[in-house]
Amino acid sequence: MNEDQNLRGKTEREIRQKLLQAIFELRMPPGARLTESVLADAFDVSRTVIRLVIARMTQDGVLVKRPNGATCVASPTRSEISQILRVRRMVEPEIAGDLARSYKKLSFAPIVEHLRKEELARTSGSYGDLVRLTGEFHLHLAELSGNRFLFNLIYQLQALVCLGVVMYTNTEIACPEDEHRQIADSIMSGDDESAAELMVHHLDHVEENILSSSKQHIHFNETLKWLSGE
Amino acid sequence: MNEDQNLRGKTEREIRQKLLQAIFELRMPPGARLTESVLADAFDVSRTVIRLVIARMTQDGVLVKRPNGATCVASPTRSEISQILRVRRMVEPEIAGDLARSYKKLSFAPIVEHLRKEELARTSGSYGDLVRLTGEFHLHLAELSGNRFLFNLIYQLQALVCLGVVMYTNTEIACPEDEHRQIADSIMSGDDESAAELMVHHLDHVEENILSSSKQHIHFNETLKWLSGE
DNA sequence: ACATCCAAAATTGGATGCAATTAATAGTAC
DNA sequence: GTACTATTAATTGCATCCAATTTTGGATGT
Repeated sequence: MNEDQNLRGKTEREIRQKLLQAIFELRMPPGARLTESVLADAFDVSRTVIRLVIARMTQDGVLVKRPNGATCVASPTRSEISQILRVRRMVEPEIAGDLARSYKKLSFAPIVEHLRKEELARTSGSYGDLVRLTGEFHLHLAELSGNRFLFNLIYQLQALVCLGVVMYTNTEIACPEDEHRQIADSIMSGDDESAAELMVHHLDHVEENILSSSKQHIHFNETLKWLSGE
Repeated sequence: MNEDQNLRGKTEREIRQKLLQAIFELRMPPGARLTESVLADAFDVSRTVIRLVIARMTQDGVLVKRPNGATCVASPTRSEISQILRVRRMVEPEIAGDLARSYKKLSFAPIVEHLRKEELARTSGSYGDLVRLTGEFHLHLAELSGNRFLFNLIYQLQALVCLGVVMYTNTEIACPEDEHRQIADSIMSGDDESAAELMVHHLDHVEENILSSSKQHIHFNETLKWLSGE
């Protein structure tokens, strides 16, 4: 596979985007070690900008820094995913309820457009896109709330949940049916209680899928040494 | 006072800590422009590490990057502080309630120790310390929850609220009386409903203080000059 | 006196080079 | 054949250097 055409991007933001996409598509799976040099080569920039990318994505939690300085793709445990979803259950049902309460003032065009794309990815079976899109649904809602701190929060947490999904769930089971559409319908019809409740159940389902699944994520040789030695 | 002794620190984490403290003490007030060079000089490191510090604190929201690339200390509007406190009201009452429900399994020694320090700073009138400490109280609670994502969330939001406090409130009014102690008492006695309710009221009071105050923040764009002369 | 435009200084963004730390490998002894 | 060690390769972290952009200051003309 030729990564040159696909990966090269100049600005720091583009590089982060592409790298995240590569991670969701499992071209750089959880636990994989990333060296600054190979990233600098892959994106055709100097190590300096790669260091900034790594610093940012480390703070986002998508990458982790080992005690010796090596950076790896994060491989969150099931327990950590639970912690994340616990936070999301604190805020997202309330977001959904609030949106439903002010549904008259909001423009839902981006949402319905998104649901269309999601459905398309689901039927066409492009898994990497589907994982990314199902995460982006929640981002759209956070954005609609008009609270940029909520958006940032959901952005960070959602990325790690996506990682958990690709690690622990078996392909299509990941994103249950059309729960997103039901939530959107409740919001757009102004039914705040239903919207909040559906959101709780949705997040519960995501957690169930991850916790109940027996799928074991495979770590690479290099990272295995780390885990056993430390 | 000689800032050399005070500011110089080698590791990136130390530098961030010192810079944050300097901001809370208004030596680098909201709106002040920070150039990489003067920071590099002040901390006696190269611009490279300063750039990492800036990148991280920018992501935390404590610093902001203007369209032209200049970095300034964030000067959040009252509206933004409201947004932040809205997020905190979504999670912190629930945290307090959860802690109260499992109060038997928790060790509250750090909390009581913290309350002591807070009281000390309040009576001794060291304002910079007080602002920092009142923020750290909430961090202690988040830490007790054992959920590192909650901790990160509160960490980011709390820093910006501290900025809002120093910008918009008149000194001592900032951190109402002994609300922290009341919250801690409820938690340590296992009264979850009271703990959650007190937390809501506490956050409401903080917001009221900021919104009702008529204090106008003055943007310093050339403060660094007389700061060096001090 | 005021506005405009051009030159010079400053500042950010990026690349390269160097030292220190860490991982890998080969070689040797048992 | 295995374990241990020493040498070598590789990677991170930091500092300096170069280019590109922005800001400042002043000169000029109206």
